Amino acid sequence: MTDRSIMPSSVAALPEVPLAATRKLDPEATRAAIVAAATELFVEHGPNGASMSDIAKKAGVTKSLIHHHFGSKDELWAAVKLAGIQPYLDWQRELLESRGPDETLLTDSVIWYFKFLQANPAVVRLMVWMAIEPPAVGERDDDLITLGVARLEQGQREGLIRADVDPRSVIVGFLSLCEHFFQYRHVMGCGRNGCEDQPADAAADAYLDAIVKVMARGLRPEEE
Amino acid sequence: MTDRSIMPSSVAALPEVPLAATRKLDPEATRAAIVAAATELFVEHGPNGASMSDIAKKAGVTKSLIHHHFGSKDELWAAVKLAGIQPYLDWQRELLESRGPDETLLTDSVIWYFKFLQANPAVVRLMVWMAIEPPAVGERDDDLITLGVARLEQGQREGLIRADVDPRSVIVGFLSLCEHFFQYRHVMGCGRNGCEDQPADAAADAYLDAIVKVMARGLRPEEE
DNA sequence: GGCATGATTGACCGGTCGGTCAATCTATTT
DNA sequence: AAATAGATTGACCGACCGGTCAATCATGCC
Repeated sequence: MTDRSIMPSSVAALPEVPLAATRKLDPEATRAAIVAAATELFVEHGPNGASMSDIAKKAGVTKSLIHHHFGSKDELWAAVKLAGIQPYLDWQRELLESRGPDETLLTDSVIWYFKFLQANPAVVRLMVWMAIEPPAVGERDDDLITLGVARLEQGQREGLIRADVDPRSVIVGFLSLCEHFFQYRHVMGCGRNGCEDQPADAAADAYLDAIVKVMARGLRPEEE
Repeated sequence: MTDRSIMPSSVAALPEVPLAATRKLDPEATRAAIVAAATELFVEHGPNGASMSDIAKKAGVTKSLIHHHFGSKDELWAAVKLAGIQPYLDWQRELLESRGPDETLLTDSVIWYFKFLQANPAVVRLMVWMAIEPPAVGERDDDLITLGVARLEQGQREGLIRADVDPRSVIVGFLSLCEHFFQYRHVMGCGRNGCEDQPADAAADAYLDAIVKVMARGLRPEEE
């Protein structure tokens, strides 16, 4: 830190390492490092609990530099939200592009979404912070919702899905079942059997199995 | 403020209103007022976002008085959690006491819990803060969970509920469906139909109807 | 009427918050 | 080589944070 100002410039110029390629100031990398550090601390403590000083320290830069690149804490928080949700958008796009509308789409979506949240706990916490922190102005205009509703209605028209339930409610319920599990998995006890006997993922497997089974049979049209 | 120290005691003694009954210092009422103000601000901004000064101002007392009664901010937050969850515990106790184990218990529980959360939005936000704010240490050893699991197992033994699903997962899913809806109702868009056409409760009604229908049929034993 | 006890107040404290600013360093352009 | 623009730094600021303290007030007890 103080080395550069104290040491004469000759010393600072000494290292003649090949400063090509990666050896530069590279503001892009700096921005990325800041966003990475901010993401970690925002996800952990929320936008109110994380401090600019801690973020700067974790990113290895000065607080002023963060303001130089992002302006204010709110704008940094906005950038973190944008970058943090990216994995979710990527996953959603991949799902919607790779799958045609067939009858196993709903079940597969549940399984995929569940496993995606399981693999991305940071996304889960980010969604919670985004939902509760401000008055939560912005809506979540989710392609997954609108498109899921459309395909569910199509299934109802074809007689594959029972017609006496609101499609949008089914989609919201499906998302709730997946998201809520990981948001509250540490606070929901493990029941009478204690917590130690099952290897932490067994409960998740059993849960996924149960909701898939119940949803599949619960959405089947009445057979008579 | 300074009136009391400047004015002679005779002036202060002037009001001879009947100071019996409610005309006293009443530290109990003060504590209650502090808890009420703190609950409101904690629910709104979370334990990190709410400040002691704001709480004191809203309660109409001094910051020092809060420390006199509760010690620290953490202890006040603990008191708020305790008092804020009370409606939930009351509701739970009422449900468990008033109902015997019959076949409509599960469906009725869903409906009751859903409507309880709908009527107590503060409880919903409190649960979110409690789950995310600290490292979220404490578990939620919920009588509702353990007892629900027990009765679900009983239903499975009697052949009323399909036996190939984990009872605990069903209970957790039922709670998730209710809680998540109100935690994210403002962030989940209203879909292609826009938000204005339905009177804000219609979506909740449709949702409750859908999850009850799907759960009821999805938990029925296989008929052949 | 004194007297102890607790409720209540306002002034104050060290620390941290988000944010600003002038200066220095780096890198590109001319 | 000079100049220009941007990246980066450390020192600094006022505001607010949670918390403390001595003093005053109200109240019940002897």
